[in-house]
Amino acid sequence: MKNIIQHINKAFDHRVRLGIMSILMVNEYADFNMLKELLGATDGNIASHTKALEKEEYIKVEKSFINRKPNTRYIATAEGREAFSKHIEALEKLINPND
Amino acid sequence: MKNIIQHINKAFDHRVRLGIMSILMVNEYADFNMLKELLGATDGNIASHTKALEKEEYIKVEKSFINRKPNTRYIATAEGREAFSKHIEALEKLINPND
DNA sequence: TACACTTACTTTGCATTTCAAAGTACTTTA
DNA sequence: TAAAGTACTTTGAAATGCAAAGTAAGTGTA
Repeated sequence: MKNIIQHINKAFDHRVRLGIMSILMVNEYADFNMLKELLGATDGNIASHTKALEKEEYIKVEKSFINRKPNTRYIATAEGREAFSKHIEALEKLINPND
Repeated sequence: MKNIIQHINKAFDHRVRLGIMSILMVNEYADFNMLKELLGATDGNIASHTKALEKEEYIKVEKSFINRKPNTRYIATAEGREAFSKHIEALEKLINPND
């Protein structure tokens, strides 16, 4: 048994990014303020973590105007969904090694 | 539903620390090289992450000599075990919000 | 009994990441 | 039309992460 954490994804090592991904797994999309409120994070925080996930192509961003206000929607990509599922599997294996 | 990640422990946000704790949950103790090998991390890496967990009093350190060689054992404290269990619970809730 | 080598960590300092405060651009309200 | 609000984005200091280098004690080799 070697390197038991090799399948744990570095991109999901932070609780805000973990939160963003799990929100986007159950919701088709989420906007900036939804993430902000659900995660209790600051604006800059949400911006930088979503940017990091976008860079990995785990989420994509759709900008539009709703009621004449700017609105930014985040959506998990297929790649992101798969990576997150694998991450969860790795976590489960780490926590319950005998399953 | 607000702040869904509030029970996720910042101290366990990193995969090496997650690994250290899960090793110490199933093993009574682990020494430096055991952690290093199981986690595939460098020396300095193990040192700094164990130090961080020690600072939180989630693990304790026992130094001795075995076969005339220095040996450092890491042991999860009661506090550490409880904190980690709560962290896992929070993770599970995050991933499967409907359970 | 010197000398190089190994083992088991620890220290160091650079690089990356995180954070919230401040900034921007636009809209609404008085 | 001025002030306030909304929805982000940018910024730069602070915290964190990393591996290379350092240390200290023991081991082999001649």
